[in-house]
Amino acid sequence: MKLLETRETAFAFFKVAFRNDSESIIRSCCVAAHILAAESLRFLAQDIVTWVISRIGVRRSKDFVEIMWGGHHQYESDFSVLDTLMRGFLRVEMATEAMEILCRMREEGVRPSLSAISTLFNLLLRIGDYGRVWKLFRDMLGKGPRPSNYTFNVMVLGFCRKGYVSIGESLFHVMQKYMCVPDTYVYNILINAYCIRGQSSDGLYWMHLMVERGCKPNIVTFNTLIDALCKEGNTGQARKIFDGIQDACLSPNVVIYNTLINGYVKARDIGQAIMLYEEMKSRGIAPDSVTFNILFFGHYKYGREEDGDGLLRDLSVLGLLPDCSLYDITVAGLCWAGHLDEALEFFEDMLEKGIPPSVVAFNSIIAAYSREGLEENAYEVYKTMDKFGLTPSSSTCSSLLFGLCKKRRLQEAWELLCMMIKKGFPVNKVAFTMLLDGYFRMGDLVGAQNMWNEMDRRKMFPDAVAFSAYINGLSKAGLVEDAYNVFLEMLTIGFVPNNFTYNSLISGFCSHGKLHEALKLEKEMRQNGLPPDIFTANIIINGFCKQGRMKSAIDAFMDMYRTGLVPDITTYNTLIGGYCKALDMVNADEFVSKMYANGWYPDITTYNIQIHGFCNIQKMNRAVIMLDELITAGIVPNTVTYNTMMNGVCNDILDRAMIVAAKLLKMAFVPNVITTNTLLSHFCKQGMPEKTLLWSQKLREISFDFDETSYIIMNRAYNNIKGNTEFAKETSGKSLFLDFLMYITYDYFCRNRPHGKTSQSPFKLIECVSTGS
DNA sequence: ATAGGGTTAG
Repeated sequence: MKLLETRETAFAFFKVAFRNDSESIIRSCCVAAHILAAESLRFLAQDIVTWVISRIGVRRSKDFVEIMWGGHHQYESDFSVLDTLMRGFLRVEMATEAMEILCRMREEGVRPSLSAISTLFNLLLRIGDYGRVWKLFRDMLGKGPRPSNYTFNVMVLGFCRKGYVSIGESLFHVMQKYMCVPDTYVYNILINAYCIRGQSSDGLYWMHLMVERGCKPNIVTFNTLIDALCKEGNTGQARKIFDGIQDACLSPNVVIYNTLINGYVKARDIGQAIMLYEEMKSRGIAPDSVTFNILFFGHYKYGREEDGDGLLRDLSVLGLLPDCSLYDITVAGLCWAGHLDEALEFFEDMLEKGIPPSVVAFNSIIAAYSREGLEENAYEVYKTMDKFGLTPSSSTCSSLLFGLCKKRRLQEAWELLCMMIKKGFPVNKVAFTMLLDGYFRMGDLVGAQNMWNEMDRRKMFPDAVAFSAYINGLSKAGLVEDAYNVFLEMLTIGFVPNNFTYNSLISGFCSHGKLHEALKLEKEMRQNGLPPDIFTANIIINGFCKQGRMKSAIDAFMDMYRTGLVPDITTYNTLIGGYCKALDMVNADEFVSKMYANGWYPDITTYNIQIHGFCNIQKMNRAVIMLDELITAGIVPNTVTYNTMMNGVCNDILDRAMIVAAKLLKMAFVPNVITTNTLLSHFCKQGMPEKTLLWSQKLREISFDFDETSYIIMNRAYNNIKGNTEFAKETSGKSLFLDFLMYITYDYFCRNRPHGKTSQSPFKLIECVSTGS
């Protein structure tokens, strides 16, 4: 009865707090907290204290502390209320204030609780305030309370998360001096720390150590190691560990199966993946949505046509997701298998029959459109979700994000990401890495750097993929030195760089003429037991070709056979391009024959390279022959073909130019910013800079998307006009011809303009959908 | 403390 009364009183105070001015809020809450704490309702007291702290500024928090402290004496409440106060500050990440309370408690002889101190450690480690971490640790050893097993675990985890495994390991040794026996949890933390930086051998060593010391590994331990081995491409060893699970008297669960199935999928061994999947079912372990995603991803990317239908039927029958129908799974399956058309047909059929679709079906279609680079279609589908009363889910947004990044619509992608965060959707490294890469592709270094900083600010520590994306971006932007420094930083943290990382750096050095550095890195790669792959070889060959060092390029090409690499279409195209650049069309031709001899057929890129070569040596007739040849071979010319030919045509004599241009317009006319740049610069080159500016103006009027090169050309035209007044020439046939080409191009852009900038940004749509429902 | 999506060559 008394409990009830005081509780009522506490809530009465709390209610007053909501209505009155801020001064009494603080006082009322203080009283409420003390009463609740005294009545052993500490969790309620905690909520109230946290509520106050999150609403008052840093300055006023001092007043609150004083009031709480005074109340502590007045109500003679349990000391735990001060603990509560400390936790309140920790919850809102005010480490300084929490630390002050701790000191004051010590001064007044109040014993702080171990769990509150552990929470403080957690926060200090997360914000990287190591100075205070060590001070606090020393205080504990000197003044108590003595650190417990849990305290050490929190510290080991904190340091490992930050990438300081060696400190985690030292703490592991220290804890044993303080009579703490390491448990499975702390071993798993260390094993995981080694594994996420690619050091699975150390992880294995630690597992053996734990067994020797009488600590039993659990299913998580096994999974961590299996995953790490798979990620290193060692599925054989992963399978052995998997088979050892029974010996440890454990039984595999769905997570472990998913991990190993994923390993096989990534190793492109779909057969093994499906076998394991069958084994899992026969053991009575139900596959879940993750299994479904892994298998369909694998099939979509590496699988064979004939496996798809069986898998699809199988998964449909299982009815994997409880909240989605067989129809939804069919749509999702068709999408994953790359049969978007069939999926859409099936979907429309469903709607006609009045079967209500779920978010799953929508998500699959949106994801499929985004993968195809048809983000406009993705939006269309997305918008119709609203009509069915469906709210976009976290994966709907991720798919849209993927499409936007591919389409270089970074501003909208960023807004969407912010909206996702605001809505409380889970946003992880993957999304941030996509945007980081997207900004780099746009050439927006500031945007990319912001992304990198933002990741840091959100305590999302970059993994190997994020590091590689960052290093690649910096390399591409020509900041090779910076990229190299990031690479060193990555090494310091303890990450083992992979092929992606090395190849990005090597590419950076190659494209800036630093072949020596590139080759040094390749050697280093080999020494670290990382065999250079086809990408590495192609990058280096390209580096030599760029410098015109064809002899060295061929040496590198021959080296491939020695290291067991098989040249691919890119290798041949690179070398053919190298000869073309060196104006050596004879050797280029010879290499095409070599390519045929090795069983490769030229693709559109091969033809474009050769056409470029012939245009360069002013042999337009040969270029035209190549164009005819590719058509005969059943290859479709693309914008690169068009632009290359057009550039050649503009340099050619007028009669032939007109004939070729007519032919081009009929077959491959899809202009882009390169087309306009080509034409604008030809006006300039042929003494008509005023036409460059005139057409630029017309293009600007239709909000044409110029690039950096466009502005360089316009600037040159402007300077030509300023420096040279004798530009006025009579209207020549060539001038009319260029005008004609430009008009056709301009007209194309007028007709294919994006519908008046009205395409709604996805984040606005999300707002509509979520407020509407 | 454990599984899916994100990064490389012409």
